[in-house]
Parts: sequence; C-alpha cells; structure tokens
Amino acid sequence: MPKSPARVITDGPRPKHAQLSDVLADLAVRELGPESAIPSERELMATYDVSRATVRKAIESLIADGLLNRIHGKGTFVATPRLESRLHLASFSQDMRRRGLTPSTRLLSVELDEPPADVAKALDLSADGSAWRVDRVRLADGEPIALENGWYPERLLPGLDRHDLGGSLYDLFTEVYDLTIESAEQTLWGEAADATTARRLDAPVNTPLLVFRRVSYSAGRPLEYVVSRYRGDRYQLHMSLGRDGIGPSSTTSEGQQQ
Amino acid sequence: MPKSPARVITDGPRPKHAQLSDVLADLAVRELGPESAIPSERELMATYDVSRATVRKAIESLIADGLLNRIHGKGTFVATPRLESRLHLASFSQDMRRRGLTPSTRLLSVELDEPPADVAKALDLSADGSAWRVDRVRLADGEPIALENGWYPERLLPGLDRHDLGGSLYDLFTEVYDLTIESAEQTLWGEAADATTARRLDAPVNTPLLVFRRVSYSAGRPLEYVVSRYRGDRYQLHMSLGRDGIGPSSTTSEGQQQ
DNA sequence: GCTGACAACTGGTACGGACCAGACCGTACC
DNA sequence: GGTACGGTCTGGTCCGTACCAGTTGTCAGC
Repeated sequence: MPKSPARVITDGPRPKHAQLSDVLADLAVRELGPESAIPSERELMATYDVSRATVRKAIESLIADGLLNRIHGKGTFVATPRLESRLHLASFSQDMRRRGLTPSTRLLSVELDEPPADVAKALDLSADGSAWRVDRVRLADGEPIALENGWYPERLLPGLDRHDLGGSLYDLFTEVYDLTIESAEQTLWGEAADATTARRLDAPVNTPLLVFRRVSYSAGRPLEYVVSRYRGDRYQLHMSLGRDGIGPSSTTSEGQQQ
Repeated sequence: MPKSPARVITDGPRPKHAQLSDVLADLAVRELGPESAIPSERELMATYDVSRATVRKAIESLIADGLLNRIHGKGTFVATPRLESRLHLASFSQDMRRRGLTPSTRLLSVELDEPPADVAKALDLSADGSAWRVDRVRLADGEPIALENGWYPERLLPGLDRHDLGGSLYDLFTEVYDLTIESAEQTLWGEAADATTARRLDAPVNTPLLVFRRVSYSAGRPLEYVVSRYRGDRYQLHMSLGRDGIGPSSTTSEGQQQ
C-alpha cells in the first residue's frame, strides 16, 4: 500500500467534487481517525488545485453521509460513526402482557353499509362498492381501553359477519380469507371524548383520547380502514427509536403496533 | 389570505438562502401542489435578486428535506409526500419543514437544578448530580405546537446555557459536544391540558394533548430526559407499519392484532 | 495575574461569470 | 412520414473574489 500519494483531481466525466469526496473519505477513514481534523478548506483548494466551492461541495456530501462534521471557526472533523435510526413499535398484545393484563373484545355491531366518500377512496372502492362496518370495544382485564370503528371491503371479505369477530381480525383474515396484512399507513392525533364515545369507553366526557386512523394493505390492496380511539389515561404506547446499523440497511422489520 | 406577495429577501442575521427556502417551501406547499414545477433557477434569481448559488443552496436544503426534487434538463418539482415512516429521531425543525411549516422556538428557561428522583434515575445521575432544565415552546408558522420540558446532565454538557437553544438541541449536542443521539426509549399517552400548559400553548384548558416521554442515549449513556406535550388538535403523527424493504425479510411479529 | 485588543486562523455567505449536459420542440431535409 | 439538426429551455459544474462570523492564541497594558 503506497499510502495515498495525494491522488490528483482531473477533468473528466466524473465531477471534481465527487473525486475529492472519494479522496477525503479515504483520507478520513484510513489515515485519520474519528475526532481528528481534516485539512482546512483553503489548504485543500491549494493541494488539489480546485476552487473553494468545489472543496465545500465535496465536504458537504461527506457531511450528508455522516462521515464529517464542521465547526465554525475551528475546522472540519472526522465524525464518530453515526447510526441511523429506525422505529420499533411494540404490539398491543405484548404491551398488555407486559403490564400483566388480559385483552378481550366487545362486539358492538357488524353490518353492510355504504362507506363515506373518504373511506371509499382510501379503500379504493368503486361508486357502488359496499363495505362491512365493524364497531368494537377493546378491553384489558375487563376495562374498556379502546373503541374501534372499522370498514372492510365486502368484495374481498364475503360473509364476514358469519365469523367470530371477538378476536383478532387479522388472524381471521389470514386463516379464512388467506389475506395477510403486510403494511399499513397510520396517523395519530389527540382528541377529547364526545358523549357517545365516552359512554362506550365508560369514561367521563372530554377524557383525552389517542386516535389512530389506519389503512392496512394486503397484497398491495387496501383491506382495512379503521379509526381507533384509545383512552389516553389508560393506554400508553411504548416505542424504541433505535439504531439499526450503518448503511443502507439491515432491515430488522418489526411488527405492527397496537 | 393575501396570497403570498413575493416576500422579499433581505440582508440580515438570517441567511438569504434560508429565507428563500422558507419562501419556496411555502410556495410549493400552499400554491403549487405535488408534481408541479417551481420557477427555474434563473427565474428565481431575477425575482428575488439573489445569485444563482444562493438559489441553488436554498433548493438543495429543500431537496434534503424531501420537499422538492430536481430533474436535469426539465426543472425542479414539488415532491409527492413520502410514504416512509416519519416517526424517527428527526428534529422538530425537519419534521415541520416537511409539512410545509416554518419552525421556531420560544425559550422559556434554562437553569441548573436538582432533578426529581425519577429523572435522576433515568439519567443515571448520582445523588449530587445536577442537570440542566430546559423549557421550550416549539412553534410552527408562529403557532405554538408543543411544550418541551427537558433535563440534560450537566456533567456531559458543561456550559449548555451559553449556547443558542433556539434550534435543534440534537444538532447542538453533535456539533458542540460531539455527542450524537443514537437511540431513545419513548412512551406516548394522552392528557388534558392543565391551566399552565394551556396558557403556554395558547390553547383552551382541557385541550387534548399528545404526551411523549423520551429518554435518549448517546454512546450508551442517557443524555436527555424530555417530556413533550403536543397539541392533539394541531399535531398529527404519521407512520408506516409493516415490512420495510427487502432483506431477510418480514419478521412480522405475531401477536399483533389490532 | 488578569484583562482586553488584536491578529491569524477556521468555516459561512454571497456575488457574477463561464461553460457543460440533458430535455424539448420546431424546422429543414431526405 | 420520418429523421436529423439546431435553438433554447432546464439543471450541473467550476472558477475567482469578497467579506462576515466564530475561535484561539499572543501580547501590551493595567
């Protein structure tokens, strides 16, 4: 290894700033270490005979990559390896078990109905597509925790009302219809309980709620539109926002949530 | 709504490219929509009387935030909102920017204090360990969104109060103290705003709040204990659940259920 | 011994000019 | 009709210059 004889930056198809980035990345990793400073911008422009704009662009891309960081007035330094973050959400059941609670369900109603426009759109239903409307209360140790109002396309789930809806719908979908939920988009916000919701959750009016609106997909098609209202005082969501490893991935896919 | 009368870029403490970024973000989100093109770089330099370098820098930051994307020879376009998870260790600022809002911060207080027992325990502080207590209101487009009450070990962050706490603390930790947040444990629940919180958030008492309690770690040591109260009516959290990408794949944890 | 002014670094912002390269469209040519 | 060629949009690269703004060490002055 001849070290690195200040490789030359040349004109050509590859932009100078990209070449400089490579040189600097190599320098940072091989010869310098974390914490140490790289040459100043003005030094670099002299060494490699490029303009400062080019030097800065090269450095900026390395900063974006997390390899360097700059401090105004002091210099540019090799970063300590940065770790990307990834979200892990514990499942509702796990969450409940961890608290030593037993989950159960109270079925309020199941009926075929015409969904509102926004639901129909989210479920990708044509104008005349009807859907199952399923309302349930979820409990833990007999205490109401959440109210779920869900919509499910009839076309994909014929005869849904003839099955037991007292447990996990996802399990039912998988076992009976061979449809597995593979992904979901979820939005979460806060809300105060209105009279109806409060009554069903056996809580005072205006109890703070955590509201989830979720659209779940199976084989790329929307299979579920559900709004869940959780008692904010009884339900807590726990999550680890964690490192996952460097680089473009190491995809520890984790399960759903709730 | 006075539309947006081509706000002027002025000299001042705030860099021109940052001002232009705000203007463009606003333009992209409010007046244009996804897919549509923003004015060309040369047009922008004429309209706002800045150099092309400044225009490009403004655009680049918005591209980094995922709000725009460029196509060589065609133009620069408003990106379609990403479907990726937005629940990550992102800064409040980035989060807001991505939603087309302008983030700002109102610093309420910074002081050295003895943390309560539970905080001291979470931060792994010895009996006499003091910590910085930082209270801030975070705003988007000037509207209060969240109240943050944070605790930070003094030992790891000497002289914290001498720095600008108006922006991202995570950036500050990285740049000044070379401490990068690598992971966090977070718990979320719902709460009704009490009088003090309501006043600071400029909201009615009993407004539903989303409350996050987060303990963040750097190099395995706890660096932050923060409780953030978000206005549930103004702040929504969006997340993607399910398999992410390729990889050994889809360890879809069972026990989920919804 | 301490303090403050200053000089000499560092990166940060901004200008204006020049030319290259991809995309698109109309027009002249086969 | 189809094709090839420019002109003219777009963004991409690169230069040189200037000045501002933090950081730190030096040195005179108290």
